[in-house]
Amino acid sequence: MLQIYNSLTRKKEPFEPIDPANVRMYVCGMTVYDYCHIGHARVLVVFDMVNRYLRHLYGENHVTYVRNITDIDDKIIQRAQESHEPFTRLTERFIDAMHEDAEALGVLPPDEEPRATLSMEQIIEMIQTLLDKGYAYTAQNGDVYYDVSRFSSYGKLSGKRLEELRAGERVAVDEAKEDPLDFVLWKAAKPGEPCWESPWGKGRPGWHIECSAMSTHCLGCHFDIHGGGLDLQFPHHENEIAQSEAATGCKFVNYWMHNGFVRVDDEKMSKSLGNFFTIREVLKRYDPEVVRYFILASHYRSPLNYSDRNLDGAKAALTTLYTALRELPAGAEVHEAAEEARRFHEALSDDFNTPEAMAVLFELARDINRLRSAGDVERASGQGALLRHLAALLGLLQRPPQRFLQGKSGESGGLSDQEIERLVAARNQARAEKRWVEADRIRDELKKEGVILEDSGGKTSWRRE
RNA sequence: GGCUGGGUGGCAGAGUGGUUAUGCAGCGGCCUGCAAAGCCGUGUACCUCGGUUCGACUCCGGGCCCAGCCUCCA
Repeated sequence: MLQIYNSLTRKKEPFEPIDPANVRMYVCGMTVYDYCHIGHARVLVVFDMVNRYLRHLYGENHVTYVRNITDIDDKIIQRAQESHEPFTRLTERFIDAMHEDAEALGVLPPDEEPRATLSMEQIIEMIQTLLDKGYAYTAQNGDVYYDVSRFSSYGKLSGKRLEELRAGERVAVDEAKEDPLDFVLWKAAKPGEPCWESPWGKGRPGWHIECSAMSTHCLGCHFDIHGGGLDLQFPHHENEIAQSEAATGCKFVNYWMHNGFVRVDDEKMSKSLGNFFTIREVLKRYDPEVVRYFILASHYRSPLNYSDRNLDGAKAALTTLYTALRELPAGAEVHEAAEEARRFHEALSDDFNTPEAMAVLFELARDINRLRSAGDVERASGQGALLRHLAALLGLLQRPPQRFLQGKSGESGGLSDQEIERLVAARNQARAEKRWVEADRIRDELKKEGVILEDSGGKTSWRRE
């Protein structure tokens, strides 16, 4: 039985889908005004893993995964003005970049990827409903605000009480608001800003309303899982609950999931702090699968500390796994009932405990190596098939081992595969003639070029460092 | 100030009321022409002070420290 830590109740709960034939999950995606950083990579990868596991449990066609794109907001407008281009050109560029990054990280596309600018009808409709029901008001300046005092359970998700929030208020209060905690649903357009027609004049949606409108439109007023980064818990998700439940009159989400932050030097990585690494920057130095491994090697709710040292560790670990899979005959049958499979699923079922699941993968790798040494290639292959089968749920170990171990040909301007093969052949000739000095000279030469040789079982294999 | 979450071996990172996480690095051994890879073995690890208990790193309470949210942020 899958257990999920629910941010709303602050405890692990058994996961019971509303409709097992259609498990529904919505995740807050990117605001596309810049390249994605490693924090975004974490959301993409973590919920991709959740998506994969739900599909494993409920069936490929019985899960609907929606991840939105926020393609209109203040920062987008500001950036577009700075670069003197239409905001849509800016957002298209970064949406393409995001899709490239996601694909590189092995993130499966969501079933639906709604965009704010393409959901105006639903957004305006929801705001109108909130006005009609008395949960919102129009201000003098043409903005429409949500009246927080009308929603009695406001603060439930983030564990805050209205009085505390008011006491802690430390932001210049927009004078148009009746209460500092009220938040904007519709922003009246200033001259020159992108805008849409609405019953309240030209303007654009506030940040929170789009997710309420898009999620309920795609998944219905009540769905199973809503996810996102921990920083969205308040106020974004709190406001989503207030908007959605007030508008639809039904419970919004059963399970709230929040992934922890990525840190650099023990400080949160964020755009506002400027201490972020973009995915594409990191991918210039590390294989995407190494980045994915690094992300899943920590539990999704824990902090994840970004450093070269940790990425190097991830690379070494992944190398160990792929090395175990090297040269195993393919096509062996997977024994789903194996003890390792049971423990692997037990780990993932416990609030997606990927580190513990990964420990099982290493035990399989060791078993493969033992069996191979013992000459039992058949059983080794079986364990290899199981290893790949289980790792697939994490989106790992799906490439031919050689492709991971040997890297891309000509990468970073080193020796080509052909040149390496030629040197290996020359060395093996020398070895056959017991010219050890020459053989070792070639091996050292390759080592300098970042190529490691391994002689075993009468064969020499090589890999790039 | 209010509210969350956390402090595990050299590093990373799970977990458990009493018995090996796992990975990386280190050390010893096997294998190897020598290496590498692999295998076997190996490390006074659980912030602090009390309490509960036959027994706590694991439960409870105080303290210290760290991070996050309370403002845009995945």
